[in-house]
Amino acid sequence: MREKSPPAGTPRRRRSPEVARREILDAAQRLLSSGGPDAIRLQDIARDVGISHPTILHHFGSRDGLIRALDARAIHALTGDVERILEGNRNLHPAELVERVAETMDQQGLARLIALWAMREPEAGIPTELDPAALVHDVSKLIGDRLDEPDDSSADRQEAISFRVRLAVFAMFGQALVGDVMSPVPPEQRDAERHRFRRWLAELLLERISAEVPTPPSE
Amino acid sequence: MREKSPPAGTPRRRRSPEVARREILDAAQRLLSSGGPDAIRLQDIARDVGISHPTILHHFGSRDGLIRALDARAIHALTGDVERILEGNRNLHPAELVERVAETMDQQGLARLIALWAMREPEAGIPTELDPAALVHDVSKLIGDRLDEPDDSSADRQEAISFRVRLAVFAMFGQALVGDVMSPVPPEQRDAERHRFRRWLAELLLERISAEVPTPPSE
DNA sequence: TCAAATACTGACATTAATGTATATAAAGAC
DNA sequence: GTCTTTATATACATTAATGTCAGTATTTGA
Repeated sequence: MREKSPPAGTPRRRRSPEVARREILDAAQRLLSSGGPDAIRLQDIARDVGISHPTILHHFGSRDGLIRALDARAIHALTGDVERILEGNRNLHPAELVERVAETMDQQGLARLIALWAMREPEAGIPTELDPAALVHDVSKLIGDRLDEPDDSSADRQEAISFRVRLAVFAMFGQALVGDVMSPVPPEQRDAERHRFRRWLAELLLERISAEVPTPPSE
Repeated sequence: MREKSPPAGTPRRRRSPEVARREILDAAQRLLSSGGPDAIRLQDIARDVGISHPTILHHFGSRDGLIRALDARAIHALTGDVERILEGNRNLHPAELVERVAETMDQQGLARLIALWAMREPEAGIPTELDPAALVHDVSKLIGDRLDEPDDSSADRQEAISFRVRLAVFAMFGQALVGDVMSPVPPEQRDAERHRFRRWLAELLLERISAEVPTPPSE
């Protein structure tokens, strides 16, 4: 059942560095998605790709380098995805946006990767080029621009929009990470339920968005 | 700066098994909260507690046993917390509930623990006695009971309530896990922002809850 | 066709963690 | 006090991962 390592005398396949890196990262990501957070083992990844583990070290320097590359790619994939979707279609209904981004996030295990990255990061150590916060900002701005009253750009209103965007992001992370263990429905209905939830969420987020009034501070 | 291991001749302290287990779990949880997912190292935990690492194995059998105990305690802490809050005060405003639960979740690192547990669990392996889904169900029921029209118990309506509860849960997980890296505000304002977000969320969840009409299925 | 560059391998070194064996000492029971 | 139990310690064994090295083979370009 398990893929054997190739019989000793198999001819080598020599990849371009780019392809090699991609295949290695893909395998690592797959393993991390199926197995838990400790599933990034050089031996296992190497077996999956069909190479020997020192080759991984050759391309990434160290296990740590591999993980950094994995994180960077995940974050770029997510932000890039969102930006591409937004750029490509400025009239996209937010429900579509939620659905597509959520799809990316849990299908390819991006949510796990990014959550693990956030756990490892000791707060200050965020490399400047990886900036998920900017994503929230961009999306908020785009949505703000698209609304009826472009002149109303009070801080309160901006925060209200930003909150909605972040709620969507949090919800997608939450669903991807703990959705299954929190689900009341049996496994075979999970997929349908996930989609229903997302549609419902999109509706909720749109409700009264242009009339949004932030809750009065009560402390 | 770092706590030295006690000079060789220090008199032993003999704890009751319960206390020993608790202190060990506390230390493990602290380490996991500050460090990343790989931060559960017997040596480190032992140093933190002030014991030698075989003592941990004595109490938990193996590293794996320790992790299982940690997960179980985290899940019980969360569900127990919610149940206690709900039982103690049936008139509690949902905003308070959100605030208190969220507090527990990120202060003690419960969100991380539970998310990691969910990642490790290979879908089917959920021990029956650990059932976060039941929590969602209970809370939904309680909230449903508390609403104005106790006779309306259609499936749609139940789902709508359950969705709201899950959205709250997802949002809390999301905020605890990736809230910092997604935050547009500088670190010193994070705390205030977290609270504003939660208040805003509670309001959003309450809005029109008794008039809730689920989105018409569109597929 | 030869040469240079380098992706790749196998065998090994190193390390850092978990786990084991045996001994010691603290606490409670008698 | 003495005995029993067992929480704890020290020293060591084991394992399983990462990392190193020296050599091999494949591709590219002259």
